[in-house]
Amino acid sequence: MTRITSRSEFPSCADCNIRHRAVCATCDTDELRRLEEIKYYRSFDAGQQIMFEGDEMVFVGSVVTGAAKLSRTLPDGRIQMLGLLLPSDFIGRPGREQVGYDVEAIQKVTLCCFRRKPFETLVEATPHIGQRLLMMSLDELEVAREWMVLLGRKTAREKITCLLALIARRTASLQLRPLKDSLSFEMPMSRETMGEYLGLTIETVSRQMTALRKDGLIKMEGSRTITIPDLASLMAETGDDTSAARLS
Amino acid sequence: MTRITSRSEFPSCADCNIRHRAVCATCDTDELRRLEEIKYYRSFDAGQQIMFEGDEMVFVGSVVTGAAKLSRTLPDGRIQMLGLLLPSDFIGRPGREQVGYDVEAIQKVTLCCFRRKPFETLVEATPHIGQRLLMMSLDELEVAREWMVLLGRKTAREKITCLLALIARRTASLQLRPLKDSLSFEMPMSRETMGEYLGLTIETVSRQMTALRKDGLIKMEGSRTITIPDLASLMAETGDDTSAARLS
DNA sequence: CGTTACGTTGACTCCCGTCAAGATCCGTGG
DNA sequence: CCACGGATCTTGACGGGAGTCAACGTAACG
Repeated sequence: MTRITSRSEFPSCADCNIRHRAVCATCDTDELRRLEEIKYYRSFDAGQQIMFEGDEMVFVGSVVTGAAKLSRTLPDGRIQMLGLLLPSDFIGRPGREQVGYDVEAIQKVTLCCFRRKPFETLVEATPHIGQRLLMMSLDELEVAREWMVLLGRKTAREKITCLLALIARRTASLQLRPLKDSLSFEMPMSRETMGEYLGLTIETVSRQMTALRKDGLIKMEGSRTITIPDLASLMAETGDDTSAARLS
Repeated sequence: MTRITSRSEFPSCADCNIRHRAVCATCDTDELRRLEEIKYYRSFDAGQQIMFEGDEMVFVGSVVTGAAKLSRTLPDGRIQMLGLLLPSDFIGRPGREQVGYDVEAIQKVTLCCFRRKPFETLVEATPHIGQRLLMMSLDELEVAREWMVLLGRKTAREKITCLLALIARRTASLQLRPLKDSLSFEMPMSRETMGEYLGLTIETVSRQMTALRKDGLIKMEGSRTITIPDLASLMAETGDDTSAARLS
């Protein structure tokens, strides 16, 4: 269940694991103090809805731990995922009354929340936050456009390998491990969620995973634990330019 | 050809047709003066490339008149359009050395340009520009995500009707005409560009246009002049929720 | 006119979606 | 401990929507 947690369970901003990447990254001591005054933490279990499209946007905030997804549902039920939110990512749009899409936890997630109104006031008063928000929005825009290429032009196999490479790289970077040779990771989402992300059906996702396994590009233990023996070979199937330039 | 035009051919910022919508919309007189000092105009003919992916980003700027497109090309030549730039839209990302995608004029276009470095300095010094840029980026992000739904989940027919409805509404709003009954407009792009935008081949675009014509949802004179006898009927084919809420 | 770019149409193919049946995993309770 | 049920995942058979390849129309322009 949702719970509003006392501040003391969590580290102070100075010790926060997302301190150097989140919306507060470029805040000075004073700005951080003012943010700290209005922040509060909330947790959501996997599968719990965090915000509903069309609802009033009561709070905004950062993902501290866990993972969530943004998605939109068409009237006939088709679902398209629009974003994957991992630690340090920001939820909500200051300056907008209503939520633009559904937000749902796909793993147990902890958020560092700010009520929207006080946060908006703070953004206007402290340029550092606005500037950081601008940079993060521009990053999100680049991610969204990269994803548009995938959705509009890539084959099912390319889509799957892109997603696997994305998760693999992100996991490796979180663990500060080298991007080479065999790397293993836990897929943070179900086959269905993968399909929602990639614009595919669950059956196609499953078939492509099987095909990649048979081709030796991935190994699986259970359905979530993936091993990539050779990342370069996998990335050769993404349809992207894999020359060193575009590694994030 | 590209030409760098003397300032005098163009209106001063105070008289500019995009004054109230572009990145300068919320600038005060002093800020506007500083922008005016570093601005210059450039024009590009239809089909001319404005920026190339990977090139150094020499300038940023606003579309004053005409239309341009953002796109990315995969190594094997597949093209996905990522954005349609119309008057008041901003080109370029401050804080980034290189251009992230190709920018090409699809009609004769006039830009109000700023060299990137001085503009970045100005953004840091004048909060109004940064704030405006943030709002515009968030708008772009919403458009991109809306487009992700289209690319990932919609059928060819839905894609086409979405695009037609988009252009129709935008044209009507520019002309300040009511959004009802029969409305006519000029398609600002070729069938090929439509396909690049929608993640379709040119043949599929053409076939769907023919189908819509045979179904009486659109009329055509030549291939670019479109008449929509009843916008509501067309929008019923977009797959979207057409309850009054989501009209922009 | 001829040339060239752009658009339309047809025949055919194939990738991915749909429908359906199993398989696997896992928590619960008898 | 095993049976049961539900959720998740896999696999198969089949069909359709959109891509591919190719030919033909049409418009613009010298």
